[in-house]
Amino acid sequence: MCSTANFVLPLRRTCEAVAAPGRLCGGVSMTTMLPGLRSHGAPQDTDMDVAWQELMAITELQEFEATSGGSYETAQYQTMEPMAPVGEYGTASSLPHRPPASCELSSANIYGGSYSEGVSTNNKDLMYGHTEPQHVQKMLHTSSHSQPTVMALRDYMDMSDATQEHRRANICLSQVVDRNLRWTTQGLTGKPGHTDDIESDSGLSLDSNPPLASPDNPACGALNYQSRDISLAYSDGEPDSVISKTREVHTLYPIGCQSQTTEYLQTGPHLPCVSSQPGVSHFQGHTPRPCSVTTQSQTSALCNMYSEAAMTSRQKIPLKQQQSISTTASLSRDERRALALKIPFPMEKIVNLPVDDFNELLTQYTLTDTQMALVRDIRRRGKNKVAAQNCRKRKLESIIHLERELNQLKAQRENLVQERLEFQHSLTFIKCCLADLYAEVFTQLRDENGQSYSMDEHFLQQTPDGQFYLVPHTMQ
DNA sequence: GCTGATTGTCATCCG
DNA sequence: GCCGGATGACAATCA
Repeated sequence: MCSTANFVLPLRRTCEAVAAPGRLCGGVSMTTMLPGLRSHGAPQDTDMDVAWQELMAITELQEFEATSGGSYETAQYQTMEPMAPVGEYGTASSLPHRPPASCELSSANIYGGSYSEGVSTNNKDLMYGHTEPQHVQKMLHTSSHSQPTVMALRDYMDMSDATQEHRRANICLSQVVDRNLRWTTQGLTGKPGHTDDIESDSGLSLDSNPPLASPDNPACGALNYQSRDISLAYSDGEPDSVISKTREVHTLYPIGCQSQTTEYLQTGPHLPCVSSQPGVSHFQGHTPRPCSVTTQSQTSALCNMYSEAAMTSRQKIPLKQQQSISTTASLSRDERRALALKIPFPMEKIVNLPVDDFNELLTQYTLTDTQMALVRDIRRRGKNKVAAQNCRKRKLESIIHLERELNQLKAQRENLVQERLEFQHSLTFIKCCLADLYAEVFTQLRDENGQSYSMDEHFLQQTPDGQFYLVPHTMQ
């Protein structure tokens, strides 16, 4: 098409015809096939250079326009073209009065985000009527009111985001710490104020056949409990009277005996708690199995260990809470079962030992089927309890992490939206400048008769080799 | 009494 | 096939 244009319209001219030789941007020359073409814009050579630079970039900008989806800018640009008829710019004498005001700004200004400060609204008004200045004013309004400056706004966003995120991170961190602390504390002392699940009716082991212990279950009789105490220790379906009785029993636990009970569950082989207290004489008369015989000194040591641990943990708890714990803290269901069945090793080992060590431990004692089933249930439940805690901890951390990521993405999105807005403003302004330059180019071009070319009849087209041609619209 | 949070437990899947 | 970890679901408990 360009060749056709050249043929139809021999308007090839070099850049000298429009501007100083060799001063076109990027070395791209403007050519016409019209020998008589002459330039009337010698004093504006610099401006023309800039103009051609802008023209050279217009194709890239149009690509931006095509991809930015900004129909708004497109409409602006399209409506601008008829606003610059040849009649307005056709005389060279008009040039001094109408310097491309928008193009008086350097590109640094254009892209610096502060271009609007250099725009002469009145000048624009004269040039383009009311539409463009309104747009420019609108841009100014937007950027001066809702966003003091883009950079300031971005700084503010960054700072506020950082502050909020920092605050949120602190909150999340404190939550995690608090929760972990609670886990740890509960791991030590059990849930504060949480009465033991004596009333729980879901404690039957799947593998506990026959039922572990019950006043009605003579299978446990071999363990030589007092049936009343067994009923206290086993809570499955027990009536309220029994529950209250159980609580009373726990309340009546002396420290020494309680410690011994817990010690039995946590640190060492069980020794029946010999006490004159009612309800704690579970193992009175019980003949210890040979494998679980413990000396009196060992018992004393175990009790002392528990007492120290209890004192250590209780020193950190307010007195009122200590009283609550002292009245409500009791053994877990499995602990009570282990106590009732006289499992000869602590729950800690049942749960935490590796499978090999655990099996080795089992071989060291002669356990009944019921005891074995309970031990395995305790191990399974204990491990699952820890797993559930870990699972919940991970889930919580995952939620916190996702929240943090979400906040970051929101901030990033805000930044991108702001940058896009900024870019659109810049693009609109550049298009205004280019429209000015485009029109000005036409004012500079003259045919052999000294007549200017009409923008209504011609348009500039650039070939891949950088040559510009005046092409009649009829050739489009 | 209702509700949300917490915790333990079970069932199930998977390595 | 067993074991243990992970996890959803459910129930109990508490504030």
